[in-house]
Amino acid sequence: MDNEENKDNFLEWHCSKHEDVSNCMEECYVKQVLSLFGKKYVMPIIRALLIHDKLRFNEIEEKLGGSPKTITSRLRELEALGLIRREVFNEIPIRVEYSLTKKSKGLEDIFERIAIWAKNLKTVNQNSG
Amino acid sequence: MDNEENKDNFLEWHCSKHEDVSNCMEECYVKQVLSLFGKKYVMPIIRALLIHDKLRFNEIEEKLGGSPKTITSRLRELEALGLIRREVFNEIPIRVEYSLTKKSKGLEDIFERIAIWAKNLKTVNQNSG
DNA sequence: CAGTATCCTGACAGATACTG
DNA sequence: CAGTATCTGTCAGGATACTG
Repeated sequence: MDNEENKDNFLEWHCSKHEDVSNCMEECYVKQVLSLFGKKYVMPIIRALLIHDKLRFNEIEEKLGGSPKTITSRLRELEALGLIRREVFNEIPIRVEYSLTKKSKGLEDIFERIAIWAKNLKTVNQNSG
Repeated sequence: MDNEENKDNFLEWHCSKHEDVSNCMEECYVKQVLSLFGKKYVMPIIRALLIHDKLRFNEIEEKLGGSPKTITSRLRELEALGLIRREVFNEIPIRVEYSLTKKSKGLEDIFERIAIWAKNLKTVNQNSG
């Protein structure tokens, strides 16, 4: 009934306009964002940059332990979304520094909420399991 | 300095206790949750169940268009986290109904925030790109 | 130093056939 | 109907060597 309509309203977060989910999966921002954040190294990169403000490629690679290809890939994806900034210094040897942009600020709040929710989830599961 | 310490406090969402991120990646709830939500069909399943309250395996499969193996896998993962309930009715032919549990309620808020954030992100990128 | 190029492996998802 | 079993293809990611 209009119960269904109400639900569609708060379903802003996932392609509220179409019931056709296959279509939905291609373009949903939320899914794209979650997909990226679920990828290996993305959250650790963000976290490391929150802690250290600026990090060089080398430092990130060492902290996270991944192969350069994967780290580069993640950094490019985050840069493409405008979440991190890449600064190149023409020195010898070359220096590149990564840092978070203003856009990433909203993430702290989101991640914190997820953390709280996830912790409750774990706790409840342990108690009732 | 203690600037660093302050940061560690609000970094609750990602293994605030260890600087060793490689270790972190194994056990971080937040990453696990994001990882799951980024997987194919997970968000569409949650969305479909938010809209329809109860759905049978068949219905989910048809709406999402995936192979039974993948859908089953996702449903099991969500069930293991306690996010969805699986009810079996011993009829012939057998009937199984899936629905969201109370635990998944917190997700609406989280997803909505992500949606808002993601939309702003897109908008800003379009304007400045 | 900050990556790129290359090769390789394993996990994931699709398609299909089959079962209680 | 609600899955499981199997086989296959794709692709993310690891390891390594190399370059501006």
